[in-house]
Amino acid sequence: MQEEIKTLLKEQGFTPTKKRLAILDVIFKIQPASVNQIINSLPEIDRATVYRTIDLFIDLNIAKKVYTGFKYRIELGDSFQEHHHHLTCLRCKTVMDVQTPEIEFAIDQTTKNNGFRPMRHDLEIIGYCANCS
Amino acid sequence: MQEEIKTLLKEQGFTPTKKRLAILDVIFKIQPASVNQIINSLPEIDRATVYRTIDLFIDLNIAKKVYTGFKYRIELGDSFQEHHHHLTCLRCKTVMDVQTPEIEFAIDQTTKNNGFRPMRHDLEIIGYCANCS
DNA sequence: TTCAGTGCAAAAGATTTGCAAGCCG
DNA sequence: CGGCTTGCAAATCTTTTGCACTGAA
Repeated sequence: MQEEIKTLLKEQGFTPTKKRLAILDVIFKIQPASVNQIINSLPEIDRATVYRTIDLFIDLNIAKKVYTGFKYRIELGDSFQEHHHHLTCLRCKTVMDVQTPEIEFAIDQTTKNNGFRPMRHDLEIIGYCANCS
Repeated sequence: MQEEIKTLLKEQGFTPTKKRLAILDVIFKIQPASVNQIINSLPEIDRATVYRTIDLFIDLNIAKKVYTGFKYRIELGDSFQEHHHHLTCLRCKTVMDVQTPEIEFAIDQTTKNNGFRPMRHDLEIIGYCANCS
């Protein structure tokens, strides 16, 4: 996947620098990752660079913003991992990924009914996980 | 609805002041409203008060935060308007409300399958509306 | 009168920007 | 070499806080 993204960057005229790949790596490992988590994981990289890199990744659909709870986080885009949604536990703060064909289908229906052409969507479900219930 | 919320505030030990009701009014009129829209609509109210009031409304489930596009906005909570989701147009920026029983049902199934007890959820669909497609 | 509510100014936090210096092809 | 990348510091923007003053019951 690193290779894939390196190629993508080059194709689009950007350099796959070490820092960019390091940031990618952190996102991959702790996704969904808050900007601060990324910044703190990479003290040798300036925050401005982190922000600029995140913006670049989002522009190129390498990553996207999602809202778990009340702040946004970054995770890989749909091209680089299965499309999924999140169940966030209010108590233990765990974020569980779920694949949900039924929901995808229902969303499709809804947009069709409204003549809307969906480009992306984000669903966040907040509550209590099995352990904390 | 104003009356209902006045009563709710009193019951919870808060005062339904003019400023709070003015803020409520703005939210009602331009929901989903960004914090800045609210602040700019009410130049006579200090921003700190606006923030504090929004927090209060959210605590009491009078309002909630939603994420249309890349920043959050405020709208009335489910007790004070039909539960719905948003179709946000990338081009004209219009936010259309949609009621979606199929989606609600599918979300219910998904959470059940995972032993998850949902408290709330937020779905945002981004794309192009019928006019802009 | 009394305490919640508010304004004000400052602090804290998050994000962006301009510019000079560094790095990669 | 030449231009994309990055660091640094400052500027902006957003949100929070302490404290004194105001207003409603």
